[in-house]
Amino acid sequence: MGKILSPSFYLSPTLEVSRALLGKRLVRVEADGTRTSGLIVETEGYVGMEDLGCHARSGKTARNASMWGRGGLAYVYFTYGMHWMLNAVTEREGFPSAVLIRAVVPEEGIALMRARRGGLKDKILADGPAKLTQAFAIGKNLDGIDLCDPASPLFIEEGAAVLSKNISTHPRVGLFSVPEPWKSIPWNFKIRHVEVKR
DNA sequence: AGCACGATTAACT
DNA sequence: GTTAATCGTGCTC
Repeated sequence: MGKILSPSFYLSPTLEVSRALLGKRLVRVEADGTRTSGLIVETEGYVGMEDLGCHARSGKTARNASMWGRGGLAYVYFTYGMHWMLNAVTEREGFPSAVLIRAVVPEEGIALMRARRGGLKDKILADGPAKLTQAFAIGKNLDGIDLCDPASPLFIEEGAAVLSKNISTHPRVGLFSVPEPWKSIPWNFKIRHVEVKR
C-alpha cells in the first residue's frame, strides 16, 4: 500500500497534475475492506471556464459543481445516457479544473472487476474512462468525495515512478464540436509502451 | 416544451 | 469501420 496523495499534490497547475497522476494508484475500497486498484496510465486536463472543452465553460451547475471545489476531491459525471466518468479536481477552491482519469492497468481485485464488467476479457477491464468506472463501481454516489482521505471509498496513492520522457501527449479525446484551439490542444497524457488498446 | 448532442462502449458486418 | 444504446443537460422556440 502506498501513501495517499495529499491535497497539496492537487493544488499545482492542472496540466502538471495530469502528468503527475500517471503511474499513481487508484484505489476503491468496499465496506468490507475489499480493495480494487490499478495504476493510472492515461489522463486528460480540463482547465477553467476559458477552456471551451471543459464542462465549466457554461458556468456552475448542479452537475459540475464539484469542479469548483478544492483540489483532491472527485468530480463524477454522467454522459452518453449510460456512462460515468471519474475526474480528480485540481487547483484552488473556486477555480473549476480537473483531470479526467481515462485508463488504469488493474492490480488488485481483478476477479471482482471481471465480475463487474460482465466477464469481458481482462485486457479491456479498465482501459477506457467509462470502463474503469464500471470496473471500480464508481457512480454518482462518489461525486464530491475526498480522494485524499484514507476513510473514503475511493482515493489515490503513490504508485510507480514514471520518467517524463516516457509520457506522450495527444489532443483530448471526444471533443467533436469544441472550437479550436481547445479541440486540438495536447492536454491528453499517456505512458508510452503501456499503449492502451482500443 | 422540444431538441440536438455528449470528456463512450460493445456488438456487429 | 459502423452503429445502436440511452438520458441528463443546455440551448432554442
